[in-house]
Amino acid sequence: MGGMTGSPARTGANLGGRPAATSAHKLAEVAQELFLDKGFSETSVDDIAAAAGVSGRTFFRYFATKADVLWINTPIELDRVREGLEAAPAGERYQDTLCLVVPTAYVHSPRERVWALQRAELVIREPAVQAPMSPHLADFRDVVAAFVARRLDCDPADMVPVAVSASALSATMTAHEYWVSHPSEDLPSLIERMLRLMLPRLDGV
Amino acid sequence: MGGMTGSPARTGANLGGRPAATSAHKLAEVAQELFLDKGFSETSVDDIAAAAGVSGRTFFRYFATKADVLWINTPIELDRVREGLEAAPAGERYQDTLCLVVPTAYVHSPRERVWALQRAELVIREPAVQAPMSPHLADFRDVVAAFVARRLDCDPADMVPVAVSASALSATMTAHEYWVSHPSEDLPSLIERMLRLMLPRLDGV
DNA sequence: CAGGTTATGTCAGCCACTGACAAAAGTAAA
DNA sequence: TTTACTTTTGTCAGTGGCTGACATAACCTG
Repeated sequence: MGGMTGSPARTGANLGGRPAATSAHKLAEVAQELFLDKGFSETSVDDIAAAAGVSGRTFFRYFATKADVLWINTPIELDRVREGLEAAPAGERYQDTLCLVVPTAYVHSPRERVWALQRAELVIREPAVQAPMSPHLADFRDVVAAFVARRLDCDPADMVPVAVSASALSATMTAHEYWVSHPSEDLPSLIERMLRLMLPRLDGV
Repeated sequence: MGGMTGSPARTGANLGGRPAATSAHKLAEVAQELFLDKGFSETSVDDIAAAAGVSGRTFFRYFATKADVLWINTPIELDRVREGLEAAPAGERYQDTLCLVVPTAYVHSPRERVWALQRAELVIREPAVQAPMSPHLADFRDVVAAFVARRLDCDPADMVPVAVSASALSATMTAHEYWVSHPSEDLPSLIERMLRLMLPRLDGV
């Protein structure tokens, strides 16, 4: 499962208690600015917290690690992928469905693009960014594996769904990496091309 | 491009200087024992250094990070893969070559098996282990991409070699992950099956 | 024995991250 | 308004990974 993203969780109705001085999104926004300005490793957690007007300890009540601030939106994006896969016509070839649905999660507005590009570079370069990413990658694979297992009427833990979901993930990440060295290209179409190349053809299996 | 693995590098002939009190392999061996005994995160770098009879600072003269001690042998194994790919008959289908050569890098003697299994679990669970792994993964992909580019007479940075090398890596890692939850299976054959499933068929591309 | 070389130990320090606890700032009931 | 309860925040001390600076130990050559 993903991070913790918002530990001080106001559970439903407001029944007293000190109001939160910040929020996960506020911290993520501030961090994003600092990262774009000074760089990831040059920005300390205390810098982020200070810029958000809270103490350093509070940051870790909202995010488990410094890098988790990069993935605050991914659960929502993944939900869109999941819904897209569930809504796809059952007759469609599974590869076509994936090639159609997965890239839609990575369409960015021009202003988002700058941030997405820097984040992709960080994923490649910074070990501290790669480490806490794996739960999100696992979530992605789980969604794809569940979709494939449904189509093939088998267990998601079988080799085929596992292989397909790993391929889909690898294609997506490889497309991102390719995008970093070719920033003028369109990321969603890069992802689609990588998926077409890398998704297993299940005819003879 | 891997780690540093042996910073105090005696460059050729011995022309004086204090003799090394330890070695990268000695540290790796001691660390391996401690990891198997107490666990990775429960073992501090100072523990390893103390068990090897050196100071904690010295450890970091041999390894850039605590986890790098796990990958001390991978450059050699990768060399074997590279040589195997170079020696393969040119007429063979590229997928057959990869399915034949890659798994050979992961045949373990019974005693190595225990260690390899624990290391595979660490790769899945411990973020601190995943982080410094990426240079090694990049090396692996470079070797495969170079091989494919040679076969297809194109640039290793083109989409096809990039996609194939990413698939080969993903298949290898997925096989390891599958192995962890099915330890009785044979790792090399798992890798081969995953490669057969995941390697792109380049007929129509 | 002197001079050059290489590795090591010590020390101070940064930063990510954590547990414990007290204090702040709200709300609801008395 | 006072009291009690709730939730978040700040402070503080501490661990552990990791680094730079510097002195010193140990070896070789002359």
